[in-house]
Amino acid sequence: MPRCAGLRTDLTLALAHFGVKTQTREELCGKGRDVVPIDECELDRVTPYAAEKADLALRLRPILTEEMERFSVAALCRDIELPLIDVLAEMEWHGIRIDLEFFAHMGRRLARDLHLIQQEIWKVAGEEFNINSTPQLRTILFDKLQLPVLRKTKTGPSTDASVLEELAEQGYELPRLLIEFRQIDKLKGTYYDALPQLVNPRTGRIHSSFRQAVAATGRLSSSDPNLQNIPIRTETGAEIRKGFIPADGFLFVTADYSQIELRVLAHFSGDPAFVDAFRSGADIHRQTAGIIFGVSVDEVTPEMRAAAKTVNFATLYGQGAFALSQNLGISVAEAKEFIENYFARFPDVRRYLDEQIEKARACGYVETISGRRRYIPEINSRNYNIRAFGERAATNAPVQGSAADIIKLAMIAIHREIAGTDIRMLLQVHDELVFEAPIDQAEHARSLVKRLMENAFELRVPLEVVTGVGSDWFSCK
DNA sequence: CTCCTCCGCTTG
DNA sequence: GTACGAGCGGAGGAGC
Repeated sequence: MPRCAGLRTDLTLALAHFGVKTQTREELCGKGRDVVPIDECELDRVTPYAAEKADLALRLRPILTEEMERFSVAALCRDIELPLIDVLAEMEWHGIRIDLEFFAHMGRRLARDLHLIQQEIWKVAGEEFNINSTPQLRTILFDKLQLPVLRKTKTGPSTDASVLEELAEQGYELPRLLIEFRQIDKLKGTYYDALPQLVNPRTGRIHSSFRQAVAATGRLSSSDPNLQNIPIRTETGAEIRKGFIPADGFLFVTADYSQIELRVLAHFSGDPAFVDAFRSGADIHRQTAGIIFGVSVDEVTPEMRAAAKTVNFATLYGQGAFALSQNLGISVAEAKEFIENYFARFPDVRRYLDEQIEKARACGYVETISGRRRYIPEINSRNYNIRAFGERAATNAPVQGSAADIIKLAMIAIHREIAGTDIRMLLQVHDELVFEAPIDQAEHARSLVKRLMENAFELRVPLEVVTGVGSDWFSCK
């Protein structure tokens, strides 16, 4: 299926269309293990700005529109995708600053930790080997040490974190060390080592590429580097956010949509229990727990809330009883009962999801709130697995895609409002925006962004945005 | 040396 | 067989 490529990719293609030769970063600097600093001329050539920007964008529009109309409606192009070109171009142009000293310091610290864990792993294994090599690790774990094989991949026994976790619970020593090694190695290799080398020498900042239509649902994607998957879930991982810092004299301002996908689901389904829960303004997972367990909100235990949260997300993704049972650590039969009970309490949600599957079968596609289409040819496959995938895509895409539409509209509105000020939009992370603003304007920026995001689209339920201000990304809470 | 696939891991 | 959407790095093999 044809795709509208990302901003830089689009520009490169379009410039080629006009006979202008562009060079990618790889072409400019050479490919390979050595990382490639972003050369200033690359930025000059690939990002439209200054005098050339208006002219170039004008000439690009017909080409982009033609591509975009293949999978969406004209109004969507006009109201969202075309205006967003300029927003993304500016985000790419601004980039984001990192604290090189912090990165270097952490890199050294992790290298030391890694060395110690490696020694320990080798000692327990009884020999030296490449821990990063899955084949070598399989030999050690399952041949030499005879640990039980819990799950297989296409090419052999699985050694992923869930398997190692389970082996660790059975009392084996090595899996715990491997989990720790992998976590630290990932942090060092993918983040602490890689990011500093992508700092542009002229701007001193990292300029990611944001693409509009790589994702089938209409979400943005970020690459070179991907700044949408910076660690946050673990304590040691989240620390890296201390290394993302605003320009001198500026503060970061962050703004997150709270449970936007569940709100979209509530809107589409119109399920009264769901809609009322959001309108009451209380904790949605807690409310859900009260409804599915049949207790009052005060009686909801933390365990009940956690289970409800898992089931809420399971619903968004079309998760089945098997996976839910794995997730909650219960039997498949119990998980099945859980799901049935959930839909018995939220019948309109079930009805809405079924309608999407029916629509995909009948029309070949489903739509977001703004009319963006996702075509789902898999829906009529005779192969059960392919068809089931199509059904999950049909139920998930309108929800995920509508959330993407809403934040894109917010970005356009905010971009318009902050034009000519010193407030800069730097990142989008699906339901979050990151800005930097002069210290004395940070509070103003925070309230402005919150207002525009919450009013970007009117749903049956309110949109809620949680904001933060800080002198680094970690502290924006 | 380059490109590709697989595995595993990070995020919303 | 078994949860949606992404991107990246290392290992190892295919092919030039």
